[in-house]
Amino acid sequence: MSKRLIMHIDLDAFFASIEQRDHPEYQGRPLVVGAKPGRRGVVATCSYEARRYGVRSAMPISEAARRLPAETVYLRPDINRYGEVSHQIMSALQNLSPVVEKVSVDEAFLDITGMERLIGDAESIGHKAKQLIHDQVGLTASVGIGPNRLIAKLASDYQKPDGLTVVKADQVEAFLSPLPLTVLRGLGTKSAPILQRLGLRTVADVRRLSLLELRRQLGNLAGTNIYQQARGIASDSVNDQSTRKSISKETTFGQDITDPAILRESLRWSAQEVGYVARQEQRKGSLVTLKIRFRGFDTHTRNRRLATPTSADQVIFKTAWELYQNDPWGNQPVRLIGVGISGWDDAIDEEEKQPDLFGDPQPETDARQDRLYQTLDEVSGKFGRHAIRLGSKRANSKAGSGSE
DNA sequence: TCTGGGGTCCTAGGACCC
DNA sequence: TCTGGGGTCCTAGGACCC
Repeated sequence: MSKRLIMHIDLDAFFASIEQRDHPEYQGRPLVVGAKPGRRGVVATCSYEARRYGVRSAMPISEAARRLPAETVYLRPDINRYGEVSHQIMSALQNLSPVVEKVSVDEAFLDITGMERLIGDAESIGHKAKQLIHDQVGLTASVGIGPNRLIAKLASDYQKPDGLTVVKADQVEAFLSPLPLTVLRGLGTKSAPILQRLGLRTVADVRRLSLLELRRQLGNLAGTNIYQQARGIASDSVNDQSTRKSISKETTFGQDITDPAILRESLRWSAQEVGYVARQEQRKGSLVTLKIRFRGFDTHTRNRRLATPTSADQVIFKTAWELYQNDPWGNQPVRLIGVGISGWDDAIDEEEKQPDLFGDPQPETDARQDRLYQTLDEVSGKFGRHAIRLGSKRANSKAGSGSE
């Protein structure tokens, strides 16, 4: 069996750090990226200055605002900008190892097996990664190195920010034992309490349970998984090419909505976004899923399989709207509505992938708008870029993907 | 404290078939 | 007047992660 060496890289307070880097006046101040105070929403990421007040990712913005002082900076996420920085980082990491798995905008696994001969010991490789990132984008990252993904990930969490932790194979048990059991992947708000009610607190405690007992408590699959994780057993493969399986767009309203016309327009808008991304990625899906959330977080999904896979805004929208109308939801106030597609047909036929730019949908995203300008320029060279006035820019109301 | 958005994966029940 | 036993596919819900 080959011994692998896995590195996990986690950018420190990624969104907040980018904002502080780009706005020196924000440095040293509590800063929250996420919803605006007084509105619905949560903290996506906050600076370390804000964390000192107990504020965390996913905390409702109302509570964060209650805890934070007046000088706190609140910003809406600028996903496109963060995405660019992320891309720069991932590219830089490619110089270190060809096997880079991007887990999210601010996290990656690298397979660094065999690199010790080239660079030096694990610590040296970790420093090198941090240096690369700092040189490239001027941000700090926390790095963990271990014999598999679980250990690497927990190691990167061990010292933050700007940390570097190496856990060797013979140190795994000692490293894991004192950690709270909630560090294990898959023990969240429902299953962690099941084990805690049994008096378990640490990973070492979990290790005292038999496989049979863990399976009884958590189910066969989850039980087996936790049993293994508690012993440091986890995947050590790094997958540099993973394709996404669905594309979706959803909107939480500032206030619950009862007017069907608004729901319809929102769904149309979501469908346009989904269709646009699908076409950009040259994908067609045959499963359209409507998602709806009522007051009280009562959430439902409905889906329908199409005879022909699609990436057309109109088809996605019509299907979603029919799914909405098919169910007698009544006049319940709607908190969220959205749509997604999945079920790719894999084979993409080249002729069919033209964007449906000239349907009734208005351009909504900057990217879409740019694309539309670009296309119009191509189509007709005599129109200047500003000669044609297009739909209004989308309101600045899009929340971002959250992570730190 | 009243809970974003974009994802992945698992489970349970029913339909359907042999 | 009892109603097996798989296997597979589909749908909806939900846990979890970043």
